[in-house]
Formats: sequence, C-alpha cells, structure tokens
Amino acid sequence: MAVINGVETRLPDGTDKKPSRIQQRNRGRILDAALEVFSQHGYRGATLDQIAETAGLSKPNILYYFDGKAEIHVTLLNQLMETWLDPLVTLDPKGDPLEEILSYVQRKLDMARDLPRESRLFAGEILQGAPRMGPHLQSDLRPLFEEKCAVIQNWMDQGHLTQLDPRHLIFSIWATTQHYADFATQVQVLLQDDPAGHEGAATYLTTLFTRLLTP
Amino acid sequence: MAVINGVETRLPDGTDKKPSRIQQRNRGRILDAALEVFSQHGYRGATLDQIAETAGLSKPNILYYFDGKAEIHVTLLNQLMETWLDPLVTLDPKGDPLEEILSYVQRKLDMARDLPRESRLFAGEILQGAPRMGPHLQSDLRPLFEEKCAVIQNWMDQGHLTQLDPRHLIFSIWATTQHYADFATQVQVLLQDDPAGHEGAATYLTTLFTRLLTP
DNA sequence: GGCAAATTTTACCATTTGGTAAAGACACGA
DNA sequence: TCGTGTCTTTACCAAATGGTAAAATTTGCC
Repeated sequence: MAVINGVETRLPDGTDKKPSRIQQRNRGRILDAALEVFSQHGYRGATLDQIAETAGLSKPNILYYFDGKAEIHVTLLNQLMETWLDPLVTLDPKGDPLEEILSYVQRKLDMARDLPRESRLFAGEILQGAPRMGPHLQSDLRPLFEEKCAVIQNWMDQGHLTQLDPRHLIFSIWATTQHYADFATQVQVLLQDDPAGHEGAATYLTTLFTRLLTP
Repeated sequence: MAVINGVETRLPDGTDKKPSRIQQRNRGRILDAALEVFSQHGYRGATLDQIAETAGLSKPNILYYFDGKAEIHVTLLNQLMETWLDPLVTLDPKGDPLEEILSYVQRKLDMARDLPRESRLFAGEILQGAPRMGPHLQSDLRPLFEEKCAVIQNWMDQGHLTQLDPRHLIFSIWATTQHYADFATQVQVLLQDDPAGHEGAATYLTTLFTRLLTP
C-alpha cells in the first residue's frame, strides 16, 4: 500500500504508486465531506449524493476514488482511531499523576470542542454496535486501555491518587467530555444563553476529577 | 384524542373511540418491534420491513395502525420522554441533598441497565440534532431541568453540598450513567471478563459523586 | 504539439424502500 | 346466522439509492 499522510491509501487503479496532486486533493475533499455527512446522518442516513454534493464532485467521480460507500466510512473510521487514541497515548507514567489525568481530561474536552464531527462519527458507530469497527476496538483500543489502566493502578497503589477502579475512571472521563460533543443539541437547549460556554465545562470537570482523585 | 395507557392514541380510522383489544395488542407489538429496530439501526437505518417482521405483522398491516415510519418514531419518542424524565421528576427538594442525588444517579444507572434500547433510541435522536424531538426538549426537558437546577443550587447555597455549577453536575450524571447503555459495545470489549458488571459501575459512581459533593 | 494515462461526465441499471389500492378474511353484536 | 365494520393480505407503484459502462475531457510528460 502507498502511505499518504501516514495513512494507508489504496489508489483508484489498485496499483501501488505515488498519488497525483489531484488524487490527494480529491480524496481529501471526499473524506471531509463524508465526515460531515456521516456524522450528521449516520452511516445508513448518509447518501453518496449528499457526500458528492458536499465534496463538489459527481457521484461516479467519488466512486472513482473509493470502492463504495462502505470503504469511505471505514477509511474515515481508521483515520479517526489514531486521532482518538492519541490523548490517552500521551498519558505519561512518569508525570505527576493528578496533573497527567487532569490534562488528559482537558485534551479530551478540547477535542469535543474542536472535533465534534469526529466525536459524533465515533459515537454513532459504537451506538450501533460497532459493525465496522469491532476489530479495531479489540486490536487497538483494548491493549492501550489496559496499559493505561495499569499505570493508573500503580499511581493509586503508591498512594498518589484515591483508590478507584481505573477502568470506570476512564469511562467517566470519556463520558463526561464527549457528552459535550455528542449531546451538543441538548446541551445547547439547556445552556441556551450561557456566556461561559466551554470554560464552564472545563472548570467543572477539573473540579470533579480533582476532588475525586485527591487522596 | 383517545387516551390509552396514559398516552394519546390516534385510532386507525382517525375517529376517536375506544380501541379494540386487537388494536391495543398490535399497536403494542409494533411499538416494541420499532423500539428494537430503531434503537439498533437508527431512524434511517431502520426499515418498515424489519419492524414488520420483528412485530410478526405484514408491512401494510403496520401502516394500518400508524400513518407512516415517522409517526411510529415520534410516538416512541413521546412515550419515552415521560419515562426518561421520571427519575429527575422524583428528585425531592425536601429530601437529604446527597442522598437524593445519589439515588438519582442510581435510578439513572438502573435505567441504563434495564432500558438500554430506550437509552440508545434517545441518544441516536440527540446525536443527529433531535430532528423529531427538538420541541420536546424545549417544552418538557428544559423547564424541569431549570427547576431541579434551582433545587440543587439551593442545597449548595445552604452548605449541604459543594458549590458547583448544577447544570454541569446534571450533565455529568447523565453522561456517566447513560454511557453504560449507549457505549455498551465498547464497555463490553474493555471489561470483557469482569465478574462485577453492573455493580462495579454502581460502586464507582457512588464514590465519584459522594467525593464530589461532600463539602 | 501530441499522446498516453488519469480524471470526469453522461446515461444508465437493479434493488431497496416507504407507501397505496382493493379485495379478502375475520370478529362480533343483533 | 347474518351482516357490518374491523382487520389482514395480495399485488402493486414511484422515488431514492448504490453502483456501472463507456464516452468525453483534461493532465502531464516527451
């Protein structure tokens, strides 16, 4: 496979050489449009026509770059996985425990604000039973999750943090941060004219996890 | 409108009289099948044929009881709203603050375990921008939310709980509890052979909100 | 400029899907 | 048991949708 931007890329003709500038540009446009459409309407709700129009290309042209709707979705999901796991990868066993976790929370919250489409794409996939991503959860997410749980468990055993189940701790970090992207519609209705916005959530979550984890 | 089981019910012929036993039974079957299918595949991903087969009825027969796919979905959402809001309604301003909130958390967590289909139906609707439920959020959820925020704020002002933004507190309760239903696929992959199951989450969340809210 | 390869468009097609019309089967009170 | 209104089935349809074939156009290299 050719590797473009660190991502495996199948060329339209199936061969394996350097993609032209046009290919890079158009594949990029398609993936961006698909992210927009898939995250808004879900896999089944999204149509190739919508993606094509959003990308500014014709439908057959899109199928020149990708083998089908499913391949676009899978490509998006694969690309996303890396971005999504990155904040957890960054969690440093050698750093200060509380500081590390708080900055992990912060990074996840920033992602909910800056990449809401990605968050919703991911949420929609999991919500429907991860039909196109189950394997990735097993092979990519799970080992990382277990590694970092062990790190946190260590910190707790050494008395740097409250004794808790690290697995549920991580779940609660994911849940509380992604909530602001995945349930944005609801949040907006309920926070209507709040000037604090993102800051309000950041302050609250910092307090929450500080109080929870400070021994 | 006729009222059946406390829910407004439009009869097939549009008139307004007592529905037969057959009607009650079949409308029930259809709604249950639709809950199953919609929660699994989302609105667009669900087909009338799937719902019909799950319900054990023919497609035209389903359209004898409901005006169309959208009406089934809306009926489900309307019914759900009441169930969904109930635990928050129950939050008693005269009860013990911490106890009240902890048992609210517990009720929500029990719902995530006992009504995962409902949780996912709701999550899917919000995730896509609440196209069929926006008005209900404004008219039903919002007033209740604001009322209960005021109750919690009072408790805080009287020194019974840590001073926090009650709105984000409620968000974090929703997020952490519903996570176990909406992201069940992921949770299952990561907790694979955990004997604790539901209890693990209950213990963790009790600790979390106790430590957070105890002044 | 000329030419091969890459890209895009036009014109389709088959399947799926929400929905309808109308005939047939059934329930139930008189 | 008969007839009326309720319920169910059969046979469709039009639109939407994922996808294809092949002609037309553009790009980039000599």
